[in-house]
Order: sequence, then C-alpha cells, then structure tokens
Amino acid sequence: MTKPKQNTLFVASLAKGLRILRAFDHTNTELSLATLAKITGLDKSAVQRLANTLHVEGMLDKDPVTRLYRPSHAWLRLAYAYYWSDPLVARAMPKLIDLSQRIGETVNLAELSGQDIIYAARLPCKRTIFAASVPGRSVPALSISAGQVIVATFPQQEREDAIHDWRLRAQTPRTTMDRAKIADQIEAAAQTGYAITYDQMILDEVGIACVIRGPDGRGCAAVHCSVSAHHWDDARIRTEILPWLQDTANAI
Amino acid sequence: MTKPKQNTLFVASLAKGLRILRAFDHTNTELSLATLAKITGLDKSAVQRLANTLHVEGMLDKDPVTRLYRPSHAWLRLAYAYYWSDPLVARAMPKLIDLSQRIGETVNLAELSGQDIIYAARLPCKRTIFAASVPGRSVPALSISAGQVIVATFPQQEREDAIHDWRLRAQTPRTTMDRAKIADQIEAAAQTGYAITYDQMILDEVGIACVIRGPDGRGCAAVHCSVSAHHWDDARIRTEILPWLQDTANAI
DNA sequence: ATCTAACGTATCATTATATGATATGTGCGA
DNA sequence: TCGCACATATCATATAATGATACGTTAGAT
Repeated sequence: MTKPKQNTLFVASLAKGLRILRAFDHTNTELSLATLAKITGLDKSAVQRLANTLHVEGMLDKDPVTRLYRPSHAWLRLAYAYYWSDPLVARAMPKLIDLSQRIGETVNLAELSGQDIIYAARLPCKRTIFAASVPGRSVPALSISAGQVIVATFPQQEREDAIHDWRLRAQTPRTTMDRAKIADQIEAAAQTGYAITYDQMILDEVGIACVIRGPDGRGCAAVHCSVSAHHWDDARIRTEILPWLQDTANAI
Repeated sequence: MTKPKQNTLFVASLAKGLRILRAFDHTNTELSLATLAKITGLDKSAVQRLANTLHVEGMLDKDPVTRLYRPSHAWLRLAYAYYWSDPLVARAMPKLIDLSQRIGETVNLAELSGQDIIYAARLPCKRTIFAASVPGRSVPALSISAGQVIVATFPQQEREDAIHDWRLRAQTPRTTMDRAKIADQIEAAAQTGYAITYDQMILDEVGIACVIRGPDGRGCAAVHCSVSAHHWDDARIRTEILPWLQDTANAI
C-alpha cells in the first residue's frame, strides 16, 4: 500500500492502528467504522479489525447502540505516563501553581514540538474557550508569544529558517500572517527574553511568554500567561504580570 | 504465543504495540529495548521492531545517545482528543474553574473508569505532590470520596458487589482497608450525596466529593476537592466548601 | 590497556498472520 | 414495504510479521 517507509523493522499493522487513534481530534470526537475508513484512507476490513483490536485492548470505547467508537480513559492514562516522563513538567508545576495564584490569571507551560507549541500544563483561572483550558493543544509556534520567545534563542541561521519555513495558520481574522512582522517580534524577544502577542488564537486575548532555556542555552519551553485585553492594558501587563512570569521562568 | 484472544478480527501486532506504550508509567519513564522486553514479556526482536515503528510514527522519542525511549508529545495530543470526546469535561470545565477560584483550593473532575476513579481534569491551587497535580491519575474507587459517592448511587445489589469485590490498595499507612467501614461511608454518602475521606492517598489530605449523575440517575462522575487537614477542620469544610461543591455538581 | 558481557543494530528464510473480497445480518429513512 | 448504508462474519491467499542469528558498539571489570 503506502510504500513501506522502512522494511523489516517497521510493523505496518501497528502504524495503521496508530492512524486509527490519530483520526480522533477536536472535530472527530466519535467515529463509525465507515467514517474511520474515510479519514484514515484504510480499507474497510482493516479498519474493522484494527478498531476491534483497540476496543478489546481498552483503547477505544464503543457505544453499544450507535456503534460509534470514542477515545477511552486509557488516553488519559497515557497522558499521565507522559507527565512523569517529562522532567520539565515536574519541575515547573509547583512554580506554575504559585504563579497562577499570585497573578490570578491563566498560566501555561508551553513546549516546543516540531514547528508547534504544545501546551503541556494549563492552570486556567478564568473561564475561557474549551480549547484554551485543556492541555495537549498545539498551535503554530511562530504565531504565539511562547513560540516566538523560543525561536528567538536559536542561532541566527536557524532562526531565519524557522521564520521563513515554519507553518502558519490564520486562527482568527487578526492572526499575523506577515512573516516580516513576526521576524521583528522575534528580534525583540531575543533582546528582552519575553514576548507579547495579541488576538493570535482568540480575539481579545493577550499572550505573554518568558523563555525557559535548556542546559545548552537553547530555548525549549516557555512560561505563558493568557489574559483578556478588556481587563488588562499594556502598562499593567508589564508591571503586574511580566516580572512574576520572568521570575518563574528563571526558577525552572 | 499468548493464545489469540479472538481470531481473525484481532490484530496481534497492534496489541503488542500497545503493550509497549503501556509499559511506560510513573515508575518507568524512559526505557531501553532490553527492559522494554522484560516488562512486556515480548521477544527481543519484536520489541525492537515495535519500538522502532512507534518511534518512526512519532509516538516515542528516542534519546540519540542513551538509546532510551520516552513518551512523545503525541501522548498529550491524544489526551487533547480525549478531552473533546468527553462531553462531561466540556460541560464541567468552566464551572470547575469558577469553583476553584471561589474556594481557592484544588478541585478535580473525577470519573469512574472500571473499578478506578480517574481524574479527568485537575485545577491545582496549592502546591502538592506531583501525582495530585496532573490529570490521568487513577486510584481504586472504593478508597476515595469521589468513588464512594458514585458507588452510592448504584442499586442495592450492585453496590454490595462493588464494596465486596472491587480493588483496594494501601496507598498510605492510613488507607482504609476495612470493607465494612467503607460500606458505612458509602451508605452515608447515599443519604447525603457527598462524602469526605481522610488520609487515603496522601497523609493529611482531606477529600470532599459530590456526585454527578448521568441521565439515568446513576452516578458517573464527581466533583472533588482536596484540601490539607492542617488548614481545614471538619466544620469549616462543611460550611465553606461543601455548599459550593454541591452547587457545582448539580449545575453540571 | 584488554577482555568480556550486555545491549543495540542488522539480516534472512520460513510460515504464521494479516489481508481484502465477499457474504450475511441489522437498522433506518424513504 | 422496500432499499440502502453500515456493521459483522467468513475464508482462501500471499504478504508481511516473526524470532533466530550474526554483527557492532559501548561500558565496566580485571
């Protein structure tokens, strides 16, 4: 079928099973065999067997009446295992909790994952859209403060490549799609170590981020804070949020 | 090998791949091929191929120097997909946020998963042990308030069976292992709709839970709050926390 | 510095195992 | 009532997973 990427030490059936898992996302929350086949591009029979296997193994719940498959609690258990494996989360968590209590606003631990930022930990303090209140969401790194502040730590060449090549997606009508503008913002972030972006993922949302550097000095994550533009103006953000954010990022 | 559970619509390779994934937990955060083979009981070569496949597919990160495998960010993405598929989480989240802000203490959304309670959403407000601050952790339902309050909604027979048969594990030296005592607590919870437990998972931790009923009247989840016994006595818990908890649970 | 053991990596023939076409069963809307 | 779309079950065939084996590499001990 799909040209085996590598032979003999690549188990195609397993890879196909993973495609079933990945078919589920924020739009596809429960799927029938038929639509599962459409999404994955796999054969009808294959999907039947794969999905059944995943069901028997407890990875997929199956509604006995609608016959629709859904992610099971096992998916959360995997996340739990992930959390223990990521040393950054363990180190950051207590400090993020303190931070969120101090400033009373939503704070996140944002990690770089390829060209995306993925929110590893989220401590929501204010009601917001669902997507912004659960961990695991990923968005193009260039678009948001957390990503910019990380890219800003890259060596010159790599930084330019990232700005030029990395994925960009208009999430709101005001998402910045102009790479030159993004380059400026990243340049500024390189100087200051922080970044502030507006209306990138949600309208009237302000994102503030400070970088966390790995042992090699390269940014690998960021402490991120998301507030409403209605309640916070630039000046207050800089005096009442930024300092604490920086402290937290440095402490991690 | 392991007698095929069902034939012809069960893909053994996929099942084995899942065993690799599940080998990772809070104790095994990064694993070599050899230990992976030991844990899963799979053949050396099988593990090699399976792990490589998972790596190529982006489900496992591989440290290029130590050759150790670790869960990848994909595990968080799966969790994200799970969150969208669980209607309870979406409905509960904004209310949980309000609740956590109001009482200033850690609140959780606890769901029943087999004989366990799994924390689907956690909003930590105070520093605590790592296990209590990330979602996905699961603990025996009978041991904790959230589980008791759910079991309490079961019909007589089922309730007794659960109390008699369900898993129990001594997590702290003071975890209640006496099923008769648990039966009493569940009986009380059946009357009041809430439960309070002490020292079950962490010492000096008090757990307070109110049940959330499904459309059939059967409890399927609970709003749970965890506070320190040092800071809260029974009276204050009942007057300053319980009412809000109940409101929140009812509203969901 | 040398040896050895443990582990990761690579190769290969063999057949068990996954495959996908087909057939049967079931529920829903016209 | 009919017919369609989907889930479920069966089966012969050859593909694709298997596990034994052999090679490389690293690290610890002597």
